[in-house]
Amino acid sequence: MLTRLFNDPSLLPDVQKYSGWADDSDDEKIKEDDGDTRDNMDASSELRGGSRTHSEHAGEDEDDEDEDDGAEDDECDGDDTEGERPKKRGPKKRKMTQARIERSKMRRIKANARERTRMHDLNSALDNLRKVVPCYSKTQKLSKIETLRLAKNYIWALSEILRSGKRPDLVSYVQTLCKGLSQPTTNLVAGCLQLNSRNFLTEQQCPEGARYGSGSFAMHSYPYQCARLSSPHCRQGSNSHPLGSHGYCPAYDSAYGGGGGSPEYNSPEYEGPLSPPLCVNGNFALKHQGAASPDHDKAYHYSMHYSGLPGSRAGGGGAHNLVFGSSGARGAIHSENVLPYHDMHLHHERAPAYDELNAFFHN
DNA sequence: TAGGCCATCTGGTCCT
DNA sequence: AGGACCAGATGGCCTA
Repeated sequence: MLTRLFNDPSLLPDVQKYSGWADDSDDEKIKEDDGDTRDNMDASSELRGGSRTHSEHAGEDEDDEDEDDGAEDDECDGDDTEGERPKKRGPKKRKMTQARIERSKMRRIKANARERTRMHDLNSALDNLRKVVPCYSKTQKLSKIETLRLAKNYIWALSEILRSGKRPDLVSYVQTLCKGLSQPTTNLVAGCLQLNSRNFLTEQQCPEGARYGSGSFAMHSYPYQCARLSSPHCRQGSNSHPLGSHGYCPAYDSAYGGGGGSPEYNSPEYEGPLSPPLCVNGNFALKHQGAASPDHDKAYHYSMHYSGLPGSRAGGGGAHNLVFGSSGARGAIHSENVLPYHDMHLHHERAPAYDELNAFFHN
């Protein structure tokens, strides 16, 4: 554990601090280093008087002093006068020698470093999660809680697809994804998924929207952008999308041959592989699709996937898509969405992928 | 300026 | 005993 600590470059200042402590450097040096290494934090918080006082006189007493200053161990406020006053209950409190204070500080600092590392690990895992849920953006990161909520909804949505073996319509899909999300996140997700959030909200408020669907997922045809579709390869090409900046969907372009890049929608790049390619059929498979692969379009139509190798896909590369097949529900979408839908729809008609998927499901 | 989000510190508890 | 995990506290940053 400590080894990991020392191997972590982000903790280098702490490591240096530790080395200083290892040779019994004085408190002044410690405090100096402390202040330098703490980003935006109260430099003295680690050695704060209040909390230190508390710990020094409470929990740390038991494990702190195990050796030679036994005489001091017996010293507790008033404890030394056995006959005169009733003995205090509870653990005996030990006098804090300088050595014990030093060790206590050392232990606390090490614990802090571990905790920092732990939280960094947690955050990086969360970052990875951000990249595999829909609407990944480096610049506009989802908050932690929103990431978890969206991930939960996403898993649920995919499970529903697996369970039903049916294509969901985009509206239902977005509604599912956005369940419990904040308004800004809902807008973001809806925008990422090519659905004007206003329309989406209208759908949400109007149960009639459900008439386009059957159950939680109806049969519609919308491609939607999933995580990391904002990668540069998705911005290649020249087609300008009729949707606004929020509505621009690299998935659409890359999947349907356009690859147009709305300059307003220059989402940050996705860098590098993160997790195994995920297919809608639930299998994790490494996909290295050649640019001219005949299965290319098919894969876009019914698989949620991305290549771990940037640029390994024609017109796209690292993005991962899930594109549903076609059917009605146009009425639920406002005019600004009609065109892209139309294009997608037509495109989808050329791709029998979903039938194959259904065949797979019904085997 | 309030509120949301975040990083960090801290002490307690549990586990190995 | 030491580490992992957790939750509360605190303060900074950002945005509406």
